[in-house]
Amino acid sequence: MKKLSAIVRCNMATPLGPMTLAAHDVALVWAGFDGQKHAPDTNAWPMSDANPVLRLAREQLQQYFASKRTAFDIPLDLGSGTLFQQRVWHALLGIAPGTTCSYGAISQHIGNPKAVRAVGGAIGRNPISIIVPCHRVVGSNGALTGYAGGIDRKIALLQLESPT
Amino acid sequence: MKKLSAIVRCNMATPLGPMTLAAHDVALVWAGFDGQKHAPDTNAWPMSDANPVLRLAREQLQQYFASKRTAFDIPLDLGSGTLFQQRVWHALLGIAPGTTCSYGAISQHIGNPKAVRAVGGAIGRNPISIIVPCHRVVGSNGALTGYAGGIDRKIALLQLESPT
DNA sequence: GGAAACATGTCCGAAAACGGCCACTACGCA
DNA sequence: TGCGTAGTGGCCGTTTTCGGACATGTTTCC
Repeated sequence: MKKLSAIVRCNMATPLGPMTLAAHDVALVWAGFDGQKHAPDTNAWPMSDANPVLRLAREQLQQYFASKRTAFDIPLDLGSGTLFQQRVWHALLGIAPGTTCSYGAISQHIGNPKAVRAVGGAIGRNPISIIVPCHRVVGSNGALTGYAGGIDRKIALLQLESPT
Repeated sequence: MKKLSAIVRCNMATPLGPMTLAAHDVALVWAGFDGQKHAPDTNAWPMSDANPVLRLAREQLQQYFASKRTAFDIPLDLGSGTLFQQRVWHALLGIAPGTTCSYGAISQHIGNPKAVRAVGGAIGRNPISIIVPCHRVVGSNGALTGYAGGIDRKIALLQLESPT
């Protein structure tokens, strides 16, 4: 019987405010801005600076914010969501940096063309901000409809990625 | 063969209405508001001002209503109930003043977790009001579900005990 | 004796409400 | 016409809410 590995967390300062990352021994399970919507009780996880996944994630995120990196290479654990949510989150990983995509396009991509609002709900509960690029999804008319960490951060992230 | 000692009673005025106390020569057997539910025929007991247990109980109750006392030190006779009821009543004595407790918690405490309604029935037949603090038991959602002497008295008692 | 009633709490299913939407329509205005 | 804007209704998964059924020890009422 395999023993369940414990989840640990660490904090991280970013130009957009403090974030919290969390991981178990093989993959990242949470990355979010402190105080954002739909966040789990991060305080329930003990702090640790020894976790290799956390170190990797923090390093790559720092490079990202310094515009020295656009793609990430970190093991992710998206198993916490429902089947539908997991399909949506995986679809997000396919959106290239510097580009955007509409909610409707996602719903078609996962083979559920009419589930547009449901896609919105799933994206809002994305557990791994930035790395799973939920900020790259906008309304079909181009409107930035919402972001769990606040629209301001969504704008900033898109601008950071914009090729100009 | 030991002769059974007779039970005597006395009356007592309180801010919440008149009460009747009853005792034999070594312990209190009844304390209740006049006219409350499940009360025995108190008139069957002769009045007496000479019983030392009654004097003690009346004194401590007066101090309680004057907020000069929270715990009682009076010999109690809870032998009139069934075994189940006695277990419940004894459990009530463990609830600290100023705190509350759910019916479910009591049922677990006495090792009969599913007998929740039965606990309710037993508490309703508590023979020694206030001193056996049946008023400190509330629903698991915090609702004040009932009180043999009327909900109003339950509220008043809890407020009297509230630490603020 | 048997059935019903209680100072409850837990569980499960059904139903309703709620979104980080989108397409369609109906206008008002040049 | 041609274009922008606001209102509307339907779509779908998830979450919340609500209502019943059940378990349990005693007493009470037929």
